[in-house]
Amino acid sequence: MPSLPRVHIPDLYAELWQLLRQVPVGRVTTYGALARALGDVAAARWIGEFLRGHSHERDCVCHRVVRQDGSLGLYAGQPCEKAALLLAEGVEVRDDRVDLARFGFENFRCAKPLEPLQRFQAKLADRVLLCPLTNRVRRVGAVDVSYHDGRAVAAYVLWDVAEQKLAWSVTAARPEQFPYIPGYLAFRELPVITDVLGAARRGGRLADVVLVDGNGRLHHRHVGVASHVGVLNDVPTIGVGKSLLCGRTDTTGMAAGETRPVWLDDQIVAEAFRPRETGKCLYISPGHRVTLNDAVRVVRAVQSDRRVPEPIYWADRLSRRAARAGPHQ
DNA sequence: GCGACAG
DNA sequence: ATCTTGTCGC
Repeated sequence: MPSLPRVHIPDLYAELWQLLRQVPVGRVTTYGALARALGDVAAARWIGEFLRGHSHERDCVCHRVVRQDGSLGLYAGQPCEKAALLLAEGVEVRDDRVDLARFGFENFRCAKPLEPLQRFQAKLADRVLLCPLTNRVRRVGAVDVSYHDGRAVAAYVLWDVAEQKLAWSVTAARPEQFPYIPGYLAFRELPVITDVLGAARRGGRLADVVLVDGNGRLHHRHVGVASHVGVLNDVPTIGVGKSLLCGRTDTTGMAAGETRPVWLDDQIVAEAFRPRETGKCLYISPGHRVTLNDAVRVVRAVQSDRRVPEPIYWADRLSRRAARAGPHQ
């Protein structure tokens, strides 16, 4: 058995600042061009939101980033400032637009740090096991992560299926060190989730199967955060998403408790599940060492009158409470 | 207007 | 996920 693939999680914030410094005076680039330079256009929305929310450092050149259609886009400050700064650098702004054919810059020198992460996920996909659960499911675990003041706080809970009650829980915190980018959630949440699972294992509290707030096989490369957690910790996991990341399904006219297949790349990778008569579906997919049928069976076994499965509800509640309580008590 | 992206 | 005022319901 070859060793598990390992990965270095890059500092995308530092990489982004390095890219911004490469945009010359009198030129502009786009959110998408920066994202492609990082290795995936899926990062474009994060870049836009991050630049809107950041505080300008000395010699900040974030005003040199505009939208693909030439409109100026978001700015941390008065929107008119962005146009004024560009005009001062010789970039013509007419009707709040820049001509990208004349002023666009895209010739970045960058190591594309998201590409090694994609290759890591491709290797991980080969390690995912879709097999029936071996143990009878007596204890179902769940993990969730909340964020507050630059900290990521994970909670793990152990749910007793027969008693229908919380049996144990633990939390852990780390600095938030990777942004949310669709398809890359695992790199944001995996380190702190591994912390709580390690604590559970050491305490003999590892569940028969662990629910993860996010997807498993329901992912562009068939390895969502639940698959990462499962393979890298060698534990059965199930992905439970609250909205659809990718794939196609028809959820019209679903009754409470009904499921419908989710198709991706000509395969059924998940089931849409309607917990209640009204409201949104959940999307259940195998993470690791479970079948799709088992995954649905387990979620049904821990479903209550809430929208999300009971263990996930408590993991969410605990992680949020711990995050807002701060690093102290 | 469409597509639209877990947390 | 978090940001936040108001609103609805137990």
